[in-house]
Amino acid sequence: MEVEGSLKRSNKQAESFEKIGASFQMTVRDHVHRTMRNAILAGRFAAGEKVNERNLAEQFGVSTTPIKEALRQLETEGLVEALPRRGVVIRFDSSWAEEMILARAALESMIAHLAAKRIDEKGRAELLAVAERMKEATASGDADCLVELNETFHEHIHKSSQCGYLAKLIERQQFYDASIRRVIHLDPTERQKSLEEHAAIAGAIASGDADGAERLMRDHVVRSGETYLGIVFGKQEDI
Amino acid sequence: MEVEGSLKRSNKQAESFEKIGASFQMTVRDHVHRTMRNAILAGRFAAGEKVNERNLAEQFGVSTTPIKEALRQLETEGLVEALPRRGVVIRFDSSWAEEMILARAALESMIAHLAAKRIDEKGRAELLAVAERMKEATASGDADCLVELNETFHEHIHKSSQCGYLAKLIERQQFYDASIRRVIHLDPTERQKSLEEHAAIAGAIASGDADGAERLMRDHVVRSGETYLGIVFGKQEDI
DNA sequence: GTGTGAAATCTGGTATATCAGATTTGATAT
DNA sequence: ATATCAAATCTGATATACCAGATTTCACAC
Repeated sequence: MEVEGSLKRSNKQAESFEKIGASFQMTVRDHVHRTMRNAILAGRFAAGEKVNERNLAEQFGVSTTPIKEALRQLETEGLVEALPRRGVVIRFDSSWAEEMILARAALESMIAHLAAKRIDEKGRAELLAVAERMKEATASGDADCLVELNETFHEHIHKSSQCGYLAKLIERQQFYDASIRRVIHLDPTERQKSLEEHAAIAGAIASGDADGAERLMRDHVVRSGETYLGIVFGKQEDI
Repeated sequence: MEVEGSLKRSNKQAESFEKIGASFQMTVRDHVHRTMRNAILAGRFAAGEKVNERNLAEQFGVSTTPIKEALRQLETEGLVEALPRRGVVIRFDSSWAEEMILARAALESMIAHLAAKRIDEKGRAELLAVAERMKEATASGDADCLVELNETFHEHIHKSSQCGYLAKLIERQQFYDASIRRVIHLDPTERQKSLEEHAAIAGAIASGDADGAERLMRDHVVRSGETYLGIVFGKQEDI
C-alpha cells in the first residue's frame, strides 16, 4: 500500500521540471514491442508464420529476455498467439484489421457518448476550437497538420469523457500509422468527408446529444476505417 | 512463412486425439498471470500500490522471469501500469471496473449486431435452444447451470458473429468470476430480468434484427454489470 | 515402400547473474 | 534544524545458462 502522489518535495524547482524522463525513456522491450507491432501491422509477417525468440534476439542484437516480454505484450494485444511450449505465431490479416476497426468504432462511439454527457464548458470550447482549426487546415490542404489535428480531436473527446481505461483500450485498436494517415488526408474528397463528420461529431458532443454523437462517431470510424483498409490491403469491403 | 494447418499426418489415430495438451497445459507465467489478475480484480491490491518483482517471485516460489512476463500481460490488459525503471503499480478501482463494463457493453453489442447479420440456420437453432434451456434452468433455480448457460449463450453469439479478435477482446473485459456470477443468479428477481433480456437478445439475433440486438445487448451488459458492481464494490451508480 | 521408434536437435520456459537507474541514507556544511 | 550531496542500497532491465517438451532425423523392421 502506498500513496500515489506523495507531495513531500524539498527540491526547489519541483513544479517546473517534474520527473520528465519517467515516461519518455525507452527500454529495449518497448522498442522491440513497438517495432514488432509496426512490422506485423504493416503486413511484414505472414498470418500463421512462426516467430523464433532466438532469431529475433539475434536480429535485434539483444538477449531473449526483452523479446519474451515484448511477445507477451503482442500476445495480449491479440496480434500473435502463443502456443504453450510450441512458440508464437502471427495473427494478423485483413479480417483481423477489419475487426480492429469495428472494435475501435464500438469503443470510440461509447466514449463519444460519454463525452457528450460529461463535457464541461472548457472542454466544449476547446473541442469546437479544434474543429474550427480542422476547417482551416482542410481548406489549406495541410495534410500533416490534419493528421495531427485528427489526433488532437480524438484526444479531446477522450479527455472530456473522463475515461482512462477506455482511452487506453482504444489506442491499441489503431493499425495504421501516421504515414498512412497522411496519404489519406491528401485526397480532397476524403478530406472534405472527414471534415464534415468531425464537425458533426463535435457539434453533437458540444450540444450534449449523446446518442447522436455515438452514432456519428461509429459511422465515422467505420467509414474512414474502410478507406484505410482499402489502402493497406488493397480492397474495399462492406461491413 | 509457414502453412497453418499442414495436413500431412501419418499417424493412425490422427483425427481422434488431436493435440490435446497444447492449449491446456499450464505454464508458470500463465498461472502467475491468472492468479495476479484475479487478485487485482478481487481488490486484493490497493490502487496505486507498487508491486515488487522479487517479492512476487519469492511468494510464488519461482524466478523473476515468468513474473516479468505475467506483469507485461497485466500491463497490456490495463490492470497495472509500468513506470520505466521504476516498477509497476496497480491500476484498478471501481471506476476502472465501470469502464471495463462499458467496454464490454460496447464490444458485445457490436458483436451482437454482426451476429444478427451473419447467423446461419444452424446457429439460429442452437442459440434459441440455449435460450430455451435458460428458461428451464431459471424456472428450476439452478444457479450453477445458469452461470454455465450464460457463458454458452454469449459464446454462441460470438461464434455466430464469426469474429475472432472481438471475441478475444471481450474476454479481457470480464472482472467478475464464476463465484460472483453464481451469487447473482441466486436472486429470483435478477434471474427473471436476466432471462427476459437473454430471450429478447436471442430473438433479435435469430430474426436478423441487428440494430435491436445491438441495443438490447448493450443495455443488458450495462444493467447486469451495474448489478455486479453493486455487489463487488458495494455501491450502485448510474452511467 | 511404409510405418515405427529412438536419438539428435530445436526451441520455449525457467532460473540465475549482472548491470544500471532510482531511492534512501546519512554525514556534512550552513 | 535544514539543505546538500555522495555513498549505500534497492530494484527493474538485460544477459546468460540450463532444462524439458516438441520436432525432426534416421536407422530399422515389416
